[in-house]
Order: sequence, then structure tokens, then C-alpha cells
Amino acid sequence: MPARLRVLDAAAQRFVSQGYAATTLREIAGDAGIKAASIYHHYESKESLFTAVLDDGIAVMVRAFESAANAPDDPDRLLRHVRAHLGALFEHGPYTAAHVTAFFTAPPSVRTAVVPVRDSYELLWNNLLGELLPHIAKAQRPLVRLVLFGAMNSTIEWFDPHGTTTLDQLAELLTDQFLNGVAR
Amino acid sequence: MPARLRVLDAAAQRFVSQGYAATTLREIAGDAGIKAASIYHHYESKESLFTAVLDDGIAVMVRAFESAANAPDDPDRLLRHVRAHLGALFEHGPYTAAHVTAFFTAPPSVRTAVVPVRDSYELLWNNLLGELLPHIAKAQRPLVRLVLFGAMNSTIEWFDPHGTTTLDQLAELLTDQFLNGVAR
DNA sequence: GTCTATAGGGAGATAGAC
DNA sequence: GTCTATCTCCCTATAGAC
Repeated sequence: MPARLRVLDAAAQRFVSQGYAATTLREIAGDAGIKAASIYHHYESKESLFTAVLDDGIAVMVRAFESAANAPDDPDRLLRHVRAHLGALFEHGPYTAAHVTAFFTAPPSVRTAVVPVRDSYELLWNNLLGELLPHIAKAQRPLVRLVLFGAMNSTIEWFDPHGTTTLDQLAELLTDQFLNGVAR
Repeated sequence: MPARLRVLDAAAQRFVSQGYAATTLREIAGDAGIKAASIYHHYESKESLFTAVLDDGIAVMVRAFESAANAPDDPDRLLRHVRAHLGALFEHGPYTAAHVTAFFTAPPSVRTAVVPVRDSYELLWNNLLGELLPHIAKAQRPLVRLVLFGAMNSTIEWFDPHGTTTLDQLAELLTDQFLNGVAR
């Protein structure tokens, strides 16, 4: 595995678990098996390293969304997209998770650099929800999406993908609860 | 306003918006109108200052929960508790918000010190949901609570309490969506 | 492409005057 | 109760050898 990638992996891991400011380049370098100064051969600064992690995270989510969209006539279309989002969160390393746990620890410059990329992913979801739930007023669509995102993303704080509940089951539970509620 | 409280307020504000590690005692002191060294007359360390903020945050949430519980026969009992939680989040300063945005930037020692206090609040909710939704299996109760918490807490990242939607309306929307879902 | 060495700055925390 | 002064440590980043 090339050093540049080992550094990126280690950085994503550390940023997720400690936040941006609490993570030092020495720690990242140590995890990657090199010295801190060598990081600068691959990335020009700590900030650019974080930006690279976050950009990668969105790319994973967008790819997951798009492959879920490839079977448009599936009656469980929403379920498949929820599963894809959760899959990105839990099965593709800490890159996407960084958006949930570390984004708000990012310095302003990093935050603004990544916002447009995040927006593009959110737009995919707004359109999907508009298509699947046409009875919801357009103005309320982002709000409904934010609630769904809140429920999906918060799983990163408590769900254990190696526990008794599988990711498939979690996706079903979230989708059902989102569509039908918990009252019976 | 006593200096000890000005320091605590400033700390809560800074921790919420920047995270723990990115916040310096010099910034907090500046906001409170004193010098950094003077903080040590009121708090023994930066960590203890953060712990104080988080303890206060839980206390506000517990008080809000309890005053919502004072009318137990209200048919809109869940709504009132959701409203109370959101009220704690948006109307009682940044102390409660610190739990949502800054908790995971806390050093391990702070985290473990606050966990028992958080647990007590979560237990209140588990019991409430068990009472209101008896048809849900006991084992699934925490999961249902976590999804609800995810939806409620994520509002801190996007809801503007001074915008066109009021907190009352937001509470109604979240409660309705939680109970009945978005499908029609 | 990785290293050692180090510059330059800012952090948390302490000492002691007022 | 707040200040100034300062200690000590560790951070990001750079310079230059190999």
C-alpha cells in the first residue's frame, strides 16, 4: 500500500475518533509508519489532508447513491438508498464517518471548501424524496430529508456493525420507522 | 454577573462552535473580560471547565424533562417532552448543545466523567417510551430512542429558532413524523 | 521519498505581586 | 480576584542531507 494512501487512511481514522484539532501530524505519521515531516511530501498541509479525507467521504456516498439508483423500478427504492447510505458510513472506512463526527471540528477554511460537495449529495436526496413522496410540499422536503439524515447519521455514534443486528436490518428498521412511524 | 459564570458561559459558547481542542483558555478569558491565568482561580483546569459545562447541560435537560412530566395525563405527552428537549437545546444557552456538537471532541477523561450523567437522562426517555409505546419490544426500545434522539439532536445543526418555523412547530413535526411516518 | 534537525509560535499551567 | 511574567511542552511547517 502506497504511503500516500496509508497517510490518508490514518488521518481519516484519527480525525473521526479525536477531531481535527486534537489530532497531530505525528500521530498520523506514526500510524502510517513514517515521520511527520514526510507527510509534506504527499500533502501540503494538515488542512489539505483533512479536505482530502472529506472529499473522499462524499465521493463514496455519491457512488453508493448512484449504484442504488440503478434499479429505479424497485418498490423498495428508498430502502435501498438508506442501505447504501449506511453502507457508506460503516463499510467504507472512516472517510464518510468523518463528515458526521469531525466536520464541525474543521477550521472554517476546510468547512467552506467542502460545503459545495456536500450540497451536491444533499440535492440527490432532495430529488429522490420529492419523487418518492410527492404529497410532501416542496418547501418541507429539505426538512424531511434533514430528519432522515439525522436519524441515519446518528447511528455512527451507537450502532455496532459486528453486533447482533445487521446493517440490512438497521436499514429496514430506519426506513420503516421513517415511512410508517412507531405508533401502531 | 459573576466572573465564574461569565467564564462558564464563554466556555460553553466556544466549545460548541469550535470544539474542545480548538478552543484556547485565552479566547475564553477574553470573552469573559479577564486574563487566562485568572480562570484558574475559578476552575482547576481546562478539562474541569468542560466537565462543568457538560454537567450543566444535562441538568438543564433533566429539569426540562421533569417539568414536562408534571402533566402525566396529557394526550400530547410525547409532544410535550419533545418540545422540552428542543427547548433545552435552543433556549437554554449552549450548555446542552455542547453535548451534541462537542462531546466527541472531549478528551477521554472528560468523556468518561460525564457518561453516567448522560445515562440517567437516557433512562428517563427509555421509560417514557416504554410507557407510551407498549407494543414495542423492550429490546428495541433503546434503538427507537436513539433514532428519535438522532432526529431531535441533529436539528442543532440546521434549525434556526429565529426563522419562520417556530420551535413549537418543529416539535409537532418531529413528533408526528416519529409516530406516524411520512408515507400517507 | 524519507530522514534529522530545528525554526517559530502558541498552548496549558504556575508563581507571586497587588 | 485579577494581574504580569514565565515555564515547559508540543504543535505545524521548513531546510537540507541521504
